Amino acid sequence: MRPLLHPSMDEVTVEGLLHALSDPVRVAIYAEIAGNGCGQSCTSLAAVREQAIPKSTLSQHFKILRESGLIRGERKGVEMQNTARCAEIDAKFPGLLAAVLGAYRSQAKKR
Amino acid sequence: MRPLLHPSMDEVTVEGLLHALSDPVRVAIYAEIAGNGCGQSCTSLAAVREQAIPKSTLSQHFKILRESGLIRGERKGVEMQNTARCAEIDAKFPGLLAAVLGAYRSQAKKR
DNA sequence: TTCACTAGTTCCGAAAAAAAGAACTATTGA
DNA sequence: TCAATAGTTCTTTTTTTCGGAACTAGTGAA
Repeated sequence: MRPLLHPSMDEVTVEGLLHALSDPVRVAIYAEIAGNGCGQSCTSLAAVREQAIPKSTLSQHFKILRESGLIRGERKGVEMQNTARCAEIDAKFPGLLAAVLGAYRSQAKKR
Repeated sequence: MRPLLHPSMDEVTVEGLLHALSDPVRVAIYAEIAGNGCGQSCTSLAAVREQAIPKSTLSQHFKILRESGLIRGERKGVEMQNTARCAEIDAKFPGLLAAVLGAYRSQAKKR
């Protein structure tokens, strides 16, 4: 099992971030990880597993989130701890994540 | 030739917008159409044609931008006039487009 | 009119990306 | 050492995207 890949901030692109967040499952995951006000909470795959998405697919989604730079994943015993890299990204693209999360949450509320 | 499709604002989703903007060619096109401060300038396919992208591909890109709700396309004689639907989208998702365009432009500057 | 020209769309096959089942790996705790 | 759990990787299938070729629509001559 090869170690997880995390880009440095200068490898992070707007396109990559938007692509990672352009999938309904992935924004939902990211919104949960980022928590309120971009604080750093953590989640495992199980946390999203209500929706009956195969775990291989979920694993790929997490990979895309990691490799876009949005989250950092660390093995914590048998499970995974994911934290949002909000501060770093906000330093590079101020306001971007807040705007996306705000829009996503306002939309999610209306359903 | 079937008429161009434009979603109403309640068909517009965050995911759709992000997907449309997650492609390098499409953000570039959109940034140009949106112009400074989201004013409404116009563009034809030709305006982006420097990059040797086949016109069938460009046509698809414009279609995705239209159908996500980002732009409105109207035939103006022999060519196309595209305008950004900034105001409408900003009413629905305040600050989203400004943040994305801001991030994109700051990134584009550094190359 | 008819013809040529320009701008863009549509069709269709090829290439690339995403989804998901099955097998595998790593860690923990009997 | 063995079973259980969480997640990854492999491989096949399905979906999207790309791009060439043919088509359409509008314009401006002859």
